[in-house]
Order: sequence, then C-alpha cells, then structure tokens
Amino acid sequence: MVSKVNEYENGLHHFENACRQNGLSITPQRIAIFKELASSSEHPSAAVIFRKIREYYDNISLDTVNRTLLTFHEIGLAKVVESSGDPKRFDPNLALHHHFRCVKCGKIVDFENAAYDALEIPRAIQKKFVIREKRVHLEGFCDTCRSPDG
Amino acid sequence: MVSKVNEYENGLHHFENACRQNGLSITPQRIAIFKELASSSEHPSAAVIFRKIREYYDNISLDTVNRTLLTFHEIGLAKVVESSGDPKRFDPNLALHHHFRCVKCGKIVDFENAAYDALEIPRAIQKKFVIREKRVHLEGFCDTCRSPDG
DNA sequence: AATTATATTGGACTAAATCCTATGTGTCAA
DNA sequence: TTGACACATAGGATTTAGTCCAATATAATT
Ligand SMILES: [Mn+2]
Ligand SMILES: [Mn+2]
Ligand SMILES: [Zn+2]
Ligand SMILES: [Zn+2]
Repeated sequence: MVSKVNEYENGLHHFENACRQNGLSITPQRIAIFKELASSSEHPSAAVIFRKIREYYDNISLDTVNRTLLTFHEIGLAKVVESSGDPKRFDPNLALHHHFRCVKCGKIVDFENAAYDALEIPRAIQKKFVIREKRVHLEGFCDTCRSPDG
Repeated sequence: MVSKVNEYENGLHHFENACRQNGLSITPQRIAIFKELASSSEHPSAAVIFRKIREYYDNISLDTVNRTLLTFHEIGLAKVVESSGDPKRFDPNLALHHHFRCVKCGKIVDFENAAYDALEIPRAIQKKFVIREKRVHLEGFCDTCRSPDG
C-alpha cells in the first residue's frame, strides 16, 4: 500500500512535470488549484474551487481559477466532465471510468465497470473521428433525490 | 416505408397529444418550436432554435423558446443532451442512441450500436439510483476539425 | 361571444465565463 | 544572488446564457 504522503507527493510531481514540459511556470495559484482539484471527488466547478481556495488565499481571482482549470485540461492534468449546460465540471481522475449524474441536484458520481471499459469504438466512428474519450453516462435520480418530493 | 408527410403528421400528433395530456395549450409558439426541433439533427441550443424561428416569426421571444424546450423535456418530447458546460443542447430523438461530440467545434453526432444498447446497469448503481438515461459518450475531433490546424 | 386560466413578451436581472490591461512574479542566465 | 524579461495574475468591464417579472395576449371552454 502506498502511503498518503507518497500519493500526494506523486501528484505534485506529476503536476510540476506537466507544467515544466509545457513551459508553464509553477505559481502558488496553480499549486493551490491543483491541490484543491486533486483532493476533490465531487467534480467541482470553477466557482466551487474558487470559493474553497478563497478560504485561505484571500485574493486569488475567479478568472485565474477558470483559466487554470482549462489549462490543466489542455495539458492533460484534468478532464472536463459531461454535464447538461450549467457550469463546467472538472475531474482530476484521469483513469478510465464512468459517471452517473443526478438530474435533480447535479451530483456526479464515479463508478468502475469492466464491461463498460471493454467497449470498442465502432469502425465507422473510428474512421471518421479521432476519439479521445469514451465513457458511459448514466442519468437519473440519486439516493438523496429519489424519494420524498419528486 | 412511411411517407414523409405521415412521419410529419405523426410527429405533430404526438406533440399535440403530449400537450393535451399535460394540460398545456397548443400555441403557435410551441408548434413552431416543436417543428424546428423535430426537423433538426444537430442537437440545437435554444439560441439556435430561436434564430431559425425568428426568420419567419418576427416577435417570438428567447425566453419562450428556453421555457418551452425545458417543458418539452419535462413532458418527454425532447431530451437534454450531455455537453460540457456551454449552452444546453436539445435532442428530438427519443430512441436509445449514442453520441460523439467534437471538443473543438461542439458538433454532436448520433450513432447507433447494438452492443452499446445492450449494456446493463451495474447492480450497485441500480440499487442506489433511479436510472432514466443510459448513453455512451464519445469525445474527440470531428472530420472537419481533425486535420489542418490542430 | 364572453370568460378565465394559461402563455407570451420584452425588459430587467442574475450568473457564468471571458476579455483587458496594469501590475506582479517565476525563471533563467549572468 | 541579482537583474531582466517573459509569462501570469488581479480585478474590473464585458459578453453570453438563462431566468424572473408584470403587463398583455390568447387558447380552451362554455
Ligand atoms: Mn469522474
Ligand atoms: Mn442525439
Ligand atoms: Zn440528487
Ligand atoms: Zn469539430
């Protein structure tokens, strides 16, 4: 078992390498944003990350958070998750996995499934398009939203 | 083979029945929006539909188009397609099918695939959530965006 | 044709995201 | 270690998407 500390350090090293390889300087803002995203499992929006960082970093700007999250996406440090309009949601989990999204509260939940992972891209699609992501997307009501009201 | 006219009439009947069953009156605006959506295969946003209808219907409001598309979704006449932030995209195709989305130009393309259709919802997910939609989501670069620039 | 509940309009408002430019700071080479 | 510079950020302005609201219009029913 890998210790938490090592996981954490590995994450930071990955981040620093990715920045260096892409000619991006390593700023306190980028570090804070990376840490916040990496330690999150709720597929946060830029605004959510912004508010969390603001708790201890009193003048980081929302623009920087937005710009940086998009940069992370470009250099492969983060993914942008499928939503339905509404704010963009970011994902630090780069491994192949799948999503359930609650149409009521917007919660996005990861899950793993070997059969889903094994799906092949249809020939006709492969010929025509360059595929970068393949995910199964489930939608419905989560455990919290399913019962009382709606 | 069903004639175009019949398909069209069936669509309109379906629309009218859905409205009646839900206590919604059949207004010229709703008819125009339904026709425009039903005859589209590009998964249009509200703004796109609004602009098309404006070409011949000179004072329909954007608010009505937005509100109506959401209503259509509620009463099962349309689906809201998975995107990545950015404007909501609507889908008149109620049949089980799957999507490719170009990350550059935003184009969303339908495709059918029996293996994808046959995917089962994992036990653990079924127990916890109420599933309403199941789709495979592919992402990448479309035929137009793949080549020259990047 | 009159009634009434529902729907639409258009402008105001809110929220998300991007743009702009003056200021600040990581990085690298001396 | 310092200095120079290219790159990055802050914060305010702007753009864009979506919603709200109150006055007006109209579909459905009688
Ligand atoms: Mn995820
Ligand atoms: Mn579709
Ligand atoms: Zn929920
Ligand atoms: Zn494209």
